[in-house]
Amino acid sequence: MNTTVKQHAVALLRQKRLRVTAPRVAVIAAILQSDSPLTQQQIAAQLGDQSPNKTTIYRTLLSLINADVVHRAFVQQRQWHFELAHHCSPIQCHPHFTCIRCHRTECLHDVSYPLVDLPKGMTMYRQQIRIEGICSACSA
Amino acid sequence: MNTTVKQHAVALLRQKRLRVTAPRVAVIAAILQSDSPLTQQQIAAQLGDQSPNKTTIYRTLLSLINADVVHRAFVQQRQWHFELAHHCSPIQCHPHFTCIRCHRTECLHDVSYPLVDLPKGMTMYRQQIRIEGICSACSA
DNA sequence: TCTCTATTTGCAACTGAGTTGCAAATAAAG
DNA sequence: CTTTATTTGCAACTCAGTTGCAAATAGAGA
Repeated sequence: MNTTVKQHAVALLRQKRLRVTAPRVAVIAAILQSDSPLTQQQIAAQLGDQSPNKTTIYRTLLSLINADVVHRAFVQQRQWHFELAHHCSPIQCHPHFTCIRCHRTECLHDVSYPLVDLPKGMTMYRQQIRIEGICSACSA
Repeated sequence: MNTTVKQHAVALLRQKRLRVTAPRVAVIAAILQSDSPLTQQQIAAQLGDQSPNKTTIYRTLLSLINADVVHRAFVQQRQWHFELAHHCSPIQCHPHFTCIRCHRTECLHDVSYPLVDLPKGMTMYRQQIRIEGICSACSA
């Protein structure tokens, strides 16, 4: 595992005043190194035999979500996919594009779009956009 | 159960050339009468002792989704919530607003929203918007 | 209207991601 | 180094969703 990535993970934990433990560093590092949201299983798979117990991954993700380090991005095949929150504004994350052919999901970091104009009385905490379609690789 | 609603359900099935069966009519009627997306459990609950078996509801929803009569709107507490597709344009459904206090979800039928401008090569099939916040009742 | 067949239904059993309780391990404050 | 609140691993559980199969049935054709 990349040392710089680990240091980044440790810094994130310190910043949020969470205890720095090996499982937490590993989970954050796994997510940091992925360019698309990961399931708990995928995190475990990426960490291989170094992986913490699945319950630990589960609870680590809960802590990280609670501290706003990680977001639940979307559900696919009954599994939540997690990603770092560091690219998201307080109320809006980037859209996620899922290809219905190859089932891969991409984060659209570079597209812009407005916030929905909510009816009077409602307060927005977060807006998420999910897109399904055919990715460029699959439409070739 | 309202006769008009049943007739509407039968018409929907005929239009899609699906067999008209009691369970299908009941499931569609339940969804038609609700103003927000329902889970399989909620559909069963609304139909009471008239309710078909849960497997039948499950498979009925699959058929209806396949025929584009129904959409999976969103997941909450590990349960899919289903709604009729008849208010949706081919590629965009209305946004869904979920209150993080009372956990109720409202359909925002009346807000307009542009489609995200996808990177070259990607084709959009559907865009969904999900909003979390505080509803007007809870912010009072 | 009756017959026939592909489709649909109900039941029972299974699946697996997520979730919980608890005792052992440990981060970090003092 | 000591102490304690927090975190971890294990094992067991939950339950929405899913599957296989035999019985029931919608609706096409005679």
